[in-house]
Amino acid sequence: MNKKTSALVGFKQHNHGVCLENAINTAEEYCSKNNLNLTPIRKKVLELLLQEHRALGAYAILAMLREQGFSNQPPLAYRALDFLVEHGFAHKIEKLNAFVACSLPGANHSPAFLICKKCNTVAETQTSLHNISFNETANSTGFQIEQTIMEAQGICKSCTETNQI
Amino acid sequence: MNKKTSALVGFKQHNHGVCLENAINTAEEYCSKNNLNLTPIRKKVLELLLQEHRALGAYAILAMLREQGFSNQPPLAYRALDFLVEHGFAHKIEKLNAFVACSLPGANHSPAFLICKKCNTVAETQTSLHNISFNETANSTGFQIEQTIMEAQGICKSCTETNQI
DNA sequence: TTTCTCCATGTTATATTATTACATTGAGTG
DNA sequence: CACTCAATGTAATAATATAACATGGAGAAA
Repeated sequence: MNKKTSALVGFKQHNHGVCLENAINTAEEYCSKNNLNLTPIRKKVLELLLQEHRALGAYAILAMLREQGFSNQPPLAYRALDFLVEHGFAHKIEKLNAFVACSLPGANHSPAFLICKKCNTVAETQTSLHNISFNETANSTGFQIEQTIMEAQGICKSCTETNQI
Repeated sequence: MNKKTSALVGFKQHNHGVCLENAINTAEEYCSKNNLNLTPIRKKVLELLLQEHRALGAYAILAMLREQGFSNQPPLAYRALDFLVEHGFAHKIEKLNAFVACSLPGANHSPAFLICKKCNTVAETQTSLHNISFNETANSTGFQIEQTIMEAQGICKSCTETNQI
């Protein structure tokens, strides 16, 4: 894991096993501190998202859950995802109607996402600057922002390069 | 229509009839110049979006088309919307799975939207600043942005005020 | 004119995403 | 013990979107 250029995650090499373990541990600690119930289903869904490291649709998750012996009804997946999104462990990518694990859990953040059209990888970035000016524009007109969605679609470096070969 | 503070449209008072007529005229001119076919269905859908001045789902539009004597099959609405979005006459609001007329047609722009949770009005703004920094972040990692989605949900001025009364 | 081509539309069917509603379970509490 | 409440189980259905193929009609090519 490269800590120095930490704004961007997802198109970088990293030790995936460690990454997953860290994230799960962080989530468990956060939940026990905040009196949240990281039940087996919720934990499993978070693990699945962390393992895939790309956006997964609710029904893709549901299928994986079924393979793990869980029931096959949509609410199973949606409820777990709702929990994860509500508490910041995952995000919904609106453009894809799909979900990704949060790369920067715990922080009270307004993430932005880079979605590669080719490999479908989703990278999460922070939005400090953009949001400030967006918020200013909004606030100057009396609009009170509660949630901001920022998603960019395009081609990631790796896909651009492999395409040129 | 207030031209001075032109960055934001949608939570302002304006002469709606004129606004609609202008937008339709602009679209017609643009289409004839660019050899595009603004067919009756496409024009009607654009008119519906302009009239409502808020985000409409494809099936809401479909219902309105039916009332106007058109057929009732989903592709009817989706095709017209695809055309309008592709050529910049309308935008899809991903968060709502719904569509709005473009407030600034013709411009080759990256819009941002303010979505009021209460009255469901959608205001379109320009994104100059935000996008620059977002693009820089992306480009510095080799990601090539093709399309950017920016949507903020919250409460508009008018709804905040009426709520306080 | 006739045929060809292409775009737009008509139509049927189905895929994908998401929610509602109600039943059941099980841990912790009074 | 029985009450409560959150979580899960389950069935049904709503809402959004697309695939696939047929039809029609305008303009170009023959």
